Amino acid sequence: MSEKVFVSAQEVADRAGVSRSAVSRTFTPGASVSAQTRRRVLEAAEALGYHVNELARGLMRNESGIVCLIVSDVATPYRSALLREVTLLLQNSGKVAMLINTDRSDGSVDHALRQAIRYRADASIILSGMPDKSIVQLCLRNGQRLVLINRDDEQPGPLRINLDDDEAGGRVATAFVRAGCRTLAFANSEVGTPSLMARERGFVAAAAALGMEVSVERHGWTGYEAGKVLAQRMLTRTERPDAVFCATDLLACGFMDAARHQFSISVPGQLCIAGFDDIEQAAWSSYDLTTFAQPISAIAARAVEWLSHPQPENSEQSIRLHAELVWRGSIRGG
Amino acid sequence: MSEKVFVSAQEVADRAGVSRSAVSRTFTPGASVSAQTRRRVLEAAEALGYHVNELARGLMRNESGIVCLIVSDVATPYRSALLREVTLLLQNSGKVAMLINTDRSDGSVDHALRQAIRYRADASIILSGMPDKSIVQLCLRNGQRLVLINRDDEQPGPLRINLDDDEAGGRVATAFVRAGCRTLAFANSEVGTPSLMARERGFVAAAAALGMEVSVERHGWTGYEAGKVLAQRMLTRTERPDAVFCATDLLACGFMDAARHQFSISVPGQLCIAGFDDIEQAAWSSYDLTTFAQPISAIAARAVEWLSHPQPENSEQSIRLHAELVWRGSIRGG
DNA sequence: GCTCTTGTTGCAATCGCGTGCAGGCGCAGG
DNA sequence: CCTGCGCCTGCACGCGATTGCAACAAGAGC
Repeated sequence: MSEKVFVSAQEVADRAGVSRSAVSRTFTPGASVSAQTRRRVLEAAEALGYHVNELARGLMRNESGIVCLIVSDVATPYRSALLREVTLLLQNSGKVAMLINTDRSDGSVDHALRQAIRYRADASIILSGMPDKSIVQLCLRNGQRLVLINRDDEQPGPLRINLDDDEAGGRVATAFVRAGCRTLAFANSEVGTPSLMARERGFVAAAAALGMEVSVERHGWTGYEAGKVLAQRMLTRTERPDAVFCATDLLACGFMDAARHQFSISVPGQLCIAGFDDIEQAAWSSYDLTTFAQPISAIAARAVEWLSHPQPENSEQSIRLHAELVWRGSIRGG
Repeated sequence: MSEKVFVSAQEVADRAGVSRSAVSRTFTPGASVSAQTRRRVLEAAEALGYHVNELARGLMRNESGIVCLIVSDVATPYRSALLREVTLLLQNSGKVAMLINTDRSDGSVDHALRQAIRYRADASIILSGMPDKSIVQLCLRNGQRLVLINRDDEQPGPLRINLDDDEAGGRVATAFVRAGCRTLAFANSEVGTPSLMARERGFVAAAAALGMEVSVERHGWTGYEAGKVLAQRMLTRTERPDAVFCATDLLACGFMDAARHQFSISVPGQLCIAGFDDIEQAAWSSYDLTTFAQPISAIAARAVEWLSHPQPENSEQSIRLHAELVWRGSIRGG
């Protein structure tokens, strides 16, 4: 192991025949350096392969440039799409993303936030789980910004970005009715995230307003397999639903596959299905799923924007975005 | 803005009535501290909300604990699954993942590696693109470990993890022949990654050994849409293939959907299809795709293991893993 | 009682960098 | 020629931690 350590600003300074401060200023935007000095420093830096040490810089500036992304279910289509968008925007605004996966063990969101603090992250974006109040306080007290996405929470301080999940239910209910459906159902998972529950409540309420009842079933996680199980439960009942709103596109895909391939039910002929998220697979022609689009780029943009600009002290800390209904073939009569 | 900065070790030391060194040793595993001192330090730290500053620690130790993940197409099923696995393993071994997305602009792998150097990452894992030789040299010279996954490259230094892509072609060719297929085809993308090309070459060679020719078509990126386009091209030919090996599961899904829904061709009745990657969707009953499984956990495990243990100087720098054939319903007669 | 060993602890140097402050230089104005 | 001004530049300190070294205390062995 050669163990040749990294080149330091001092070595660059020596080679360029200037002081170390000159080197520092050359790499600090807005500092005062003459053109000639800058040129000589840059030459020396290039020759030596010098790169600013962001660790040391962060130490001085008290600002690391790191933003923590706290995520579970990274391999899920919706989450990974959001992740892609957020990382790209962060990079564009000169930040760098630190990814913390909270898949194993719950309460690990707190652990993740501690990690963020140890690395003096400028901010954390939470795409999963709910942090403990005390940790949130700790983050805020240390000047760390916090963004909660789709985690409805009341405590002030963090920016909260949510969708109009409840309204979506209303729109899909009228669509079902217009398609002539009479027996409505809602397929949910057991995880009980606020946004999932809001979709359920909104749908049930809207159906009630139209004078219909909704049979609700909850099972498992928000994935494809749970959708299949839910279909097996709901499609073997005496009063079989002819319209199902699934809390998630993945659930909807599983539900639809079970309906078609296990029960030979035609979709949308005998059964209308709607989902939520508008994942890539929803557009695949095997599913052609009518669903609500997560405004992924808007979510990412608002989050990153809020992190970048020092927001006014008393700005609104809660953003509610709109989930557009994407009409496809899984509901009769677009 | 309160701007109450982070608590430092000095403040903890003052409160606990010990020296700063004692605090440092308390948080350094394996250092020599008496039980009493440790207890008092921990109490003070808890009360003040102290967290080690990894930036400063990294500065001293010359070891940041950061591992850079350089990825493109994060939102793709295979990539995101690999990402999940790698982040989990890294966290288990006390490292933290820094995610760099190279989706926009090519040559940005070099940019990403520079970023990794600036943050003094202990290592980088490259899941996309090929870094420039000079950058690789720069990384290695600074003691930064490098892992290239599915990027066949000759230069020594980095650990290279690859699959037996070429062999896979042989196994699927015999499967096609056994299913009675006579007109073989290979659907590839234009991106020309080494592993994609190896799959193509292996298949063509194996078919030749069996006395058959393969019509090859390449188009677009490795996604679903490209698969559809390829199907439109290949299924409108006078001599229509009755077996297609798609370089990627996503391509296969698009190909299958186009075959069934646009050309009303039955799969596997009139057309056998095989893919590669074994993404989650391959198992969905609409596709039920026979494919080769990427040994994701093995890949991640080998990569992280190699990073953690200081490997012997002259260890083998290249690992070749096996892609298991997963039999499903898209080829006749399993 | 003396010495040696073992285990803790504090001092101070160090890591690589940012930045306030003061001094040097060149130039215009009087 | 002197003064004042503005632009660069270097010095020196500080950021928050780790760690070698030496001092020190306690206990064991003679």
